[in-house]
Amino acid sequence: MPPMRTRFAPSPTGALHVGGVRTALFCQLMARHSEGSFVLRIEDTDRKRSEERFTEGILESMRWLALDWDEGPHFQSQRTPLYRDAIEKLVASGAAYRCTCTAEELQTHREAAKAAGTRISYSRHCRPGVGPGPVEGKPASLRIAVPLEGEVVFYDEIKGRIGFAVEEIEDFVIARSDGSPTYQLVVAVDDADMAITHVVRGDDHVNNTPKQILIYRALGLEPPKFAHLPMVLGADKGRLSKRHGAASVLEYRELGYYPDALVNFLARLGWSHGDQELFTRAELVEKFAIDDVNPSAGVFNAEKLDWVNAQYLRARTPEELAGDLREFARREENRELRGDEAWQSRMVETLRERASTLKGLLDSARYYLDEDLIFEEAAVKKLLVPEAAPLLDALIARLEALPTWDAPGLEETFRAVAEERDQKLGKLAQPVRVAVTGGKQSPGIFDVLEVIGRDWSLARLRTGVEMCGARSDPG
RNA sequence: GGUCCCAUCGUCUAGCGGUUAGGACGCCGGCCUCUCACGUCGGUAACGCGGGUUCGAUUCCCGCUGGGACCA
Repeated sequence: MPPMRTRFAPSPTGALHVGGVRTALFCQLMARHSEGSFVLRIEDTDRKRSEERFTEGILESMRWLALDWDEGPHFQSQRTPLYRDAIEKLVASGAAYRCTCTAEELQTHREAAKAAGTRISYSRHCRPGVGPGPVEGKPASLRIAVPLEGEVVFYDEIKGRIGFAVEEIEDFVIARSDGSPTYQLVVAVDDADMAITHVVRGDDHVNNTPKQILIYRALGLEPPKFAHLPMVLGADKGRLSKRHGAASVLEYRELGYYPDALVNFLARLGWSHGDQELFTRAELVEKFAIDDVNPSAGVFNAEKLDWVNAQYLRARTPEELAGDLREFARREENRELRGDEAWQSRMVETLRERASTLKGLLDSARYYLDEDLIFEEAAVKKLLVPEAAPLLDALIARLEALPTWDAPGLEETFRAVAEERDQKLGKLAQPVRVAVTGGKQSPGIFDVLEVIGRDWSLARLRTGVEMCGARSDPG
């Protein structure tokens, strides 16, 4: 068996979205699994809608996700001679014929066909031996002479047998009257030229497949195998759009998702391997098989993506995670984190269990990184009450005398103060938490205090005491 | 409207004629506990409908219904 060759062929008319990423991923996995090649081709034939910035965005997205390609990117806009040759060949062999029907004439034919109940919308007016033929001297488009009877059948790697009665396929255009090739022609010629063995693409191309097979045949070539991936749907089972989250996968980078996590999540959307949920890249390559892909469309479940990302995030060591966070803060928020790497690692260690993305992690680190606190009103109202003041005062006195500032020592002090005052630990810990973090939830308070450090901690506790008093005296 | 595709918990899925229909996310509850989270234990929840085929259908076949894609 010759080595497998797959391709991903996006058109640069927009950003790469999650559906496209999944297609690219499956193409890459198939190729890698069989030690074949993964080709990247940019379908920029639509000059009006194609923009270079989209091409750059697509390449950037693929690099970010490590969807590395082995060949390309090839640009269709640079391959016109190839298409011209193919067109000439098709005309010479009689597989394609000139059509001089005008738009108005075509419209008339369509209406007539509709009235007659015929399914084909083009009358084959210009087809030799069928209609009156083309008008000489007029600009002509080129159409494929589709066989008049039979069926075009292919065996989809995911969906199985798919057949189209030839009556359903009109004599489609392969070159416009200005000589420019159409999508169907270009795709088939490129796939053939690049020796693609497996065309893996979205479901929305199923209807194009018989036409492309016809072109292959007309060119005397053996068609490749096809695999049509089901669509990725939004939460409302409609087409994925901005309302469902990101239009561009790069937005997931901005939100602090790991590329491997997004890839893992997308791999599991439509594909599975037993009960396994988490896969390394190597496992994906090893275990991926196109016939394990589910034929039905799948809904993009953002909550599950969060969970997957959280798994990846927690698998990082504190040191690695601190590095990830530094890089993220620099890239997305253009800022440097406070403190040295050891301190940052310690900080991140306290936060990692409750974050699912780097952005979430960074946002939750405010009370470590910024000197000014943002207080949650409800928390202040509930916990920084007059009764808490004496407890806090007692704690502050003890803490000031503490020789070393670390979590075990802090815990000992807290317990001692609570016991002295005959209070549960929570009665002390909760007001402290609000005073030093501004809110009711945080990592363990001793760790928080240790990371915040003596100076900021004591200052915040003193402010906290004042806040208790201020509330007791509304005047 | 035509053609094509699809159909198991809310979601992602396992299942490939005989299962108490399994796992994961989410959700709910217990435990842990200074709060939240993590962890852990438990719970909730599905074979769209109707015909066949078969001793037996979630599973195979045919309709229907419902989604979706493409073309018009």
